Amino acid sequence: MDDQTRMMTGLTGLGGLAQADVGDPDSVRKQQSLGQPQQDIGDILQQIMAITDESLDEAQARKHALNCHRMKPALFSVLCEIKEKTVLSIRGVQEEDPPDPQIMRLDNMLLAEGVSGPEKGGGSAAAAAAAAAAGGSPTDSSIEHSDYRAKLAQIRQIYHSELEKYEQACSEFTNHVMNLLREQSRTRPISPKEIERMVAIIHRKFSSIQMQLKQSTCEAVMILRSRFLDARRKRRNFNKQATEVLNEYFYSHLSNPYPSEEAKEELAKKCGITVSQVSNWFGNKRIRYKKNIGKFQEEANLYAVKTAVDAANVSAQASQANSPATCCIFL
DNA sequence: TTTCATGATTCTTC
DNA sequence: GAAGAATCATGAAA
Repeated sequence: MDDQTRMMTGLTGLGGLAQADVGDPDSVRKQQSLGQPQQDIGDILQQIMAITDESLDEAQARKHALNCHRMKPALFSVLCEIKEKTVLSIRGVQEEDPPDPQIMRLDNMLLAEGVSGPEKGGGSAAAAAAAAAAGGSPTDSSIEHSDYRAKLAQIRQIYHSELEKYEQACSEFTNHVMNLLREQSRTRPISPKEIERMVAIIHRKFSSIQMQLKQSTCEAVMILRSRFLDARRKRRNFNKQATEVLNEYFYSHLSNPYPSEEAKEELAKKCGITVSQVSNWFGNKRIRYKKNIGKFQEEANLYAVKTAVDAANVSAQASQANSPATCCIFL
């Protein structure tokens, strides 16, 4: 018997009986029907029992002997090659997936909201914009703004801490599996490529967990955002002075109540509101005035009188300033 | 609780 | 993109 044959005998075990034969009752029946003595089965069973009776040291020694056999590398590579051609070639095509669009969407959203990636003004910018649109008093806006930022920061912190945990767990598990496979690769045909595939499988499993984390984080951000943005609908009446300023402008420009951008900015500054609020106010006012001129007539008269009185006061002050007595004071 | 006033939003038109 | 129109949502008065 040459080395290779001995090696094969050692690998298959049971003194030349293939494992398939042992596990296959049909095969046993076939052998019996062919007239082989009952004694053979008894011998086989005895050999199996003898293997289980082997001490650990004996088994280790036998394993070591097999590992050191000069034909082992050649046989090993052949087995790897066969395995590669059969199982792996079939699965290989499926495993090279393109990036999941769902993950990409989640990543983009988390990045835009400032949850993932470097900490930036993303969330706070959104909060600032919404707070400005809310048009409440500056104090209210800043409270809402800081509240939003604090909650977003909390979400961000939880997300990163969970992500770190997942990454650590993934790395530990991957290392563990790789070590196991490397260890096992001494006795069974496991190619480095197969180890890589196993690592990829583990990473995919962990990335699906990560996707769940990203999904729930996105949901949390959406809930926070909707709650915060809903605050915009909490209408607060402008203060009396602001309404007066806007009405004065409206009724004094009744023939053309369309303030320019500069005028809107000026009014916004005077009233302590935003330019878009000024636009909203004029939009609403024009419509409502047009729909019910009669109702607004009294108000229009009131502001007309007020404007006339103001104009008279200004003119009186001007004429007083130009009088000789006043001139004397400034001289 | 109801009603009205009013700021904001959304959709359409130009 | 601005304005008009309709509508929503909420504050405040009755």
